[in-house]
Amino acid sequence: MANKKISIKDIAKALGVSITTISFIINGKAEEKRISKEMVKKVEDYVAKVGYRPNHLAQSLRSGKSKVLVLMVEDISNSFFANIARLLEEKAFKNGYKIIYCSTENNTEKAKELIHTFKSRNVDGFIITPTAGLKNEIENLIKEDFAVILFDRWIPDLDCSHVIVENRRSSFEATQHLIENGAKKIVFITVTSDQTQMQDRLAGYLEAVKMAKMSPYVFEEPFHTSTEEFQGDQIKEYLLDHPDADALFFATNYLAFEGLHAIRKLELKIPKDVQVLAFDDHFFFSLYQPSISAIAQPLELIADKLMEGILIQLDDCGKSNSVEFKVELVNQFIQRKSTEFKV
Amino acid sequence: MANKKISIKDIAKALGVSITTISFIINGKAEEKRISKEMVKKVEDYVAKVGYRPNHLAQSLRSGKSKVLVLMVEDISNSFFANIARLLEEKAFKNGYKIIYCSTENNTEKAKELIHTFKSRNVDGFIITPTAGLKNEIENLIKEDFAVILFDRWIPDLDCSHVIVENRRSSFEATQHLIENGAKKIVFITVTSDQTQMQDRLAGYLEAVKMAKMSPYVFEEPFHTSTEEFQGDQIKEYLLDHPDADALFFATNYLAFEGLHAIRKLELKIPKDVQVLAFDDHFFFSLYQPSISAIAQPLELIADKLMEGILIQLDDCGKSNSVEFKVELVNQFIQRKSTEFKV
DNA sequence: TAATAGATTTGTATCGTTTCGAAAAACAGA
DNA sequence: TCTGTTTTTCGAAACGATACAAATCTATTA
Repeated sequence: MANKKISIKDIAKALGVSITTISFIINGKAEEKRISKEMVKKVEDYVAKVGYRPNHLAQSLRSGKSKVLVLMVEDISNSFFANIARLLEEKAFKNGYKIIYCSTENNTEKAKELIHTFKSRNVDGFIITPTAGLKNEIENLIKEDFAVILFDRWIPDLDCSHVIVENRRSSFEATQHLIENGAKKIVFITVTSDQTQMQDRLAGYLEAVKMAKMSPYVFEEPFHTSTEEFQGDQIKEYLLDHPDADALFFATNYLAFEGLHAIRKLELKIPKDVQVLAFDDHFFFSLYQPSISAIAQPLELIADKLMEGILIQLDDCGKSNSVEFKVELVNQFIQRKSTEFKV
Repeated sequence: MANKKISIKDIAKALGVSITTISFIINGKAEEKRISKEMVKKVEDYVAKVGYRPNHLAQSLRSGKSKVLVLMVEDISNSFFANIARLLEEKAFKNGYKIIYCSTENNTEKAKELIHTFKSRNVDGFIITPTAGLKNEIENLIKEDFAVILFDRWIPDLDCSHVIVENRRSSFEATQHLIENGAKKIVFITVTSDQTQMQDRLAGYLEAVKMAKMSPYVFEEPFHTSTEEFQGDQIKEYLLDHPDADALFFATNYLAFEGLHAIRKLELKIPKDVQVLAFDDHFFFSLYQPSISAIAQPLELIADKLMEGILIQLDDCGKSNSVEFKVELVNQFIQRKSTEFKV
């Protein structure tokens, strides 16, 4: 039953024409190659009739280009990444690219393995949220002329295109906002990580606190991603040890979710007992009661810039090394009830 | 700089050995083909030294198999799908498959286009949340011996493997739960859609209401997905028209988010004024105050079964038609504060 | 020593395209 | 009719791998 897929060769045979001619016509080179009108019509009609579709695999093998990009994120089920993924996919599609995605789970070994796998599938480019351990692999990718662009974080000492946001600045300003609202003891809650975005967010906080001559309080959870259970027990313990903390600044939204659990268990009132603020907005924050202030990253813009940056490399094939595409985007601070001014 | 990728041919030349021999060794057929120990060692050493990796594209072209599966979901940024995606990707990876994903946005035309695109890339299988309009395309896929499995919903009159959940039953039981709690006027809130899962959820509700000799109240919003703004104004209007509604049953979680917005604007108390219940659990529901009861789909199991079902087809290549893999999984009802018994 | 069996290794077609260089056909002008 | 252009079409070699059939080599035996 399965009507075998027809190839260009079948068409050639059926029409008694050479393969080359068919190929030219299909690829719109009829003009250029001066193929006669009748021939073009004959072939086009037949192609339409049998519904021929070229085999992309073979094309890729021949051309060395696959029109496939890989999106390697930390965790595709995290809403930030899932949203970026959706936006990217849409934009990629418009430019004739497909996207393969995968989650690294911040596991350098897994990420390396993935990179190798995709290299051998001749993907054209990589969009990556890297871990520090990936430096060599990424350097190699660049050397081998793959298009590469990093986002969310980047790798120090590695000259590579990237799209990030103003983590430090936003964090600094948000902290100041808490201070202006009268916070005396602000705790910055983060996870153990050498990722640049986390470092920068911390740095912004520290800077603001120092400038206000306050003491910094940083609580660092062991590294984990958003997929695990949100019980917030560690944060709860920390808060019990620091009952005078009057503001919590979460380095990322999933930490905030844990924190809200903790706050609820301790029956603290927001913002009366503690102000709450988080990096990475989430629809959840506008619905929670009270609503939670957050620093929103410009998702659409991030996706736009990523696509722009990688297309530059893909288009001028080969000379990618010469291109510097390093973008740092502005975030938006969204004030909600959780950081309302205390009288 | 870009050290050209080396091919099997380069190795053969460098070692003065035939291509075939190299291929045998690389593919672990050395034993079977009685290649001498020394030869094997020589080749393996060289392969390791130069870090040769076979070109999957070429392999696929030759074998007709690409070890790539496509996951076509309604919207990858929806947490339900994003979670399934992550789980699937992981399982696929373990079985040597990669996953390409894409969002159909419930747009039949876009979906058709995607299917064609992927066909010509020789993907091995499709995992799809279909729209009704996709019937022909899917029939063709099956005829052409692609592995195909549907999930979340299925297509009536189409004999195709699928993994779904007991929508009707869970909906029925959840409605009964509301009734037992004393609800007198339960509104079922859904979106316009001919998708089977939505129909079944509605059917379960209607059945329970009828059995209790109550009147059904169904509010149907125009179709939309979770990515849009959650303002819930339409639901708010409906509730204003039906001030005596004392329980809301949302057909899916993003509708519940809209509903919660509406409820907040109307300053209704949950569960005192209205009980709230939703299909599709979300971490949000356990954190919201009060926490929201929900019907949780078994994500991990769904992903497991999908993988199992598609592997069956992939493994016995060709005879896929003969296999019947239709699974209906049990959901878990999670009772929380939003449907606590009223005295 | 030649024949034979078994152990190793190799040549070549193939998957479906693209593309280069060349061939064939058509048309002029002489 | 012949030569020279211009049009049009084609053959064959890649791309990188696999798999069939066949060739080569090494012992062993008659």
